[in-house]
Amino acid sequence: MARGKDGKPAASAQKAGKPQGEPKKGRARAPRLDPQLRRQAILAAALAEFGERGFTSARMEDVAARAGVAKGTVYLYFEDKKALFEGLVREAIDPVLGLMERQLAGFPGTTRQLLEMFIGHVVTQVVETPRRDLVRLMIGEGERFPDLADFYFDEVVARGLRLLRAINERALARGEITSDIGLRFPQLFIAPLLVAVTWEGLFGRHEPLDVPGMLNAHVELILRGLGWRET
Amino acid sequence: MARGKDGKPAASAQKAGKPQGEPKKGRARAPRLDPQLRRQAILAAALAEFGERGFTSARMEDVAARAGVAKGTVYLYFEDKKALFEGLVREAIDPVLGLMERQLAGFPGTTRQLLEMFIGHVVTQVVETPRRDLVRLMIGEGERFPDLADFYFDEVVARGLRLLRAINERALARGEITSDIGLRFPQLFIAPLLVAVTWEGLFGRHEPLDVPGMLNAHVELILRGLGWRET
DNA sequence: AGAATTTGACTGACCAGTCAGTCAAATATG
DNA sequence: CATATTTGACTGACTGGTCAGTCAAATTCT
Repeated sequence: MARGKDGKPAASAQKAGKPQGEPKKGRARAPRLDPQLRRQAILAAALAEFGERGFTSARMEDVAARAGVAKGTVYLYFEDKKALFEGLVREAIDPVLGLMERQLAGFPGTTRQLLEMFIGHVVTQVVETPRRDLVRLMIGEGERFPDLADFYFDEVVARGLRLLRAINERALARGEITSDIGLRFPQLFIAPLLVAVTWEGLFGRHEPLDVPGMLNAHVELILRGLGWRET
Repeated sequence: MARGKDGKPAASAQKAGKPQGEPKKGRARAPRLDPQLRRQAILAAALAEFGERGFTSARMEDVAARAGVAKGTVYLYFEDKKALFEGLVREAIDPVLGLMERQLAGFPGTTRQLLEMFIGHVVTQVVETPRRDLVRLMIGEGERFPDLADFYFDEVVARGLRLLRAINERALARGEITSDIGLRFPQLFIAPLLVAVTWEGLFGRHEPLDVPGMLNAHVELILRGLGWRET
């Protein structure tokens, strides 16, 4: 049966079948665990494995081993490899954006403070965690999984753009900036994040990058570029 | 033997090996071709295939078919899959950067004109061509091929950073800008290019992106942010 | 003819996903 | 409380399929 999507492990629905070999030599059996916790363990393992090897090259058996279970167990929690990736994105990204959306509503401070706070979030919640790899994964392999890209667009990109446009409108309304570039091309705001999640793994050995420094410089640059003036 | 790296197809140096089945009907259909041209054809096919499926998922047999040869032939020109990818990067990127480096030396116009010219190059020579996929490929799979990442850093990234820093110094010397942010974080200049090479394939269907428009807005934004004033 | 080049069947390794069987915990019964 | 029974999470050998890389035979060129 194998539910996948999100339920707990489906009830076993095996038919009787024929007998088979003798008792296996087997290794330690994983103790039964709260389904929620097991699910979390598998997701964490998957994030690590996918991050290290990429979606295509990651082996389900390694994900299982890392989660401390056998391969078959993973399939009790997720339909297939793709569903596992999807679960990953859903679980890992939502909290970050959700938090920022809630913080924007009714934020009292200046746009500069707002942006600096968000940068801080993104650095500690994404760039400096394994979640960083999710972005890299989407860039590298998303195109071959259109429904995954669609899902990512809805859950992450569209929400992110909405958030950025809202910030821009707020800043314009408060008279803090004068340009509408950020409204037309909110992508320019997050572009350096792609550099941030990418650089260390690829080129850090040759030329380390001060990510928070770069992102602060970026805020400075765009605010001035947009015609910033203190209110 | 299989030379790979760059030579022409190596002289056949197969060892004797053991006997095998009965006489096969095999044929050698592809017209003998100038090794240079054949090499080009294989590289072009590889770029297309790698771009569409990613390095890991691309099949050597498809590369061969696309180049109009049999699988074995590819191995006469490239040691293995990785060498093929490396050849790709070396061949495709160098001309673009080389051109820009030569144009910078002794450029008479303003920095704004210089940047706009470079943006134009990058759009027509990279973003709007299959070369775009090389960037995506490096982001997505480069981490698993450290020697490739090293090669890419030397050939592309370091050169690009050098170029950008030179542009910044020139602008500062000419009194066109006042900030040194571009010197400290030249990555901020190319960040939107990552968005540009990424967006269409992943999200174009949901929200098309006016790439030249965005890049022009970017130039505008950073020039103003850096304290631009006409000289 | 003889050398250079191309071919594609073949090998060996790898891996996603399956499913018959196992066993520890939960529940029912004495 | 102790013992029998049931449940379903967990296991891992196995299947079916894929694909990088090889090489003897076929073809083309000089």
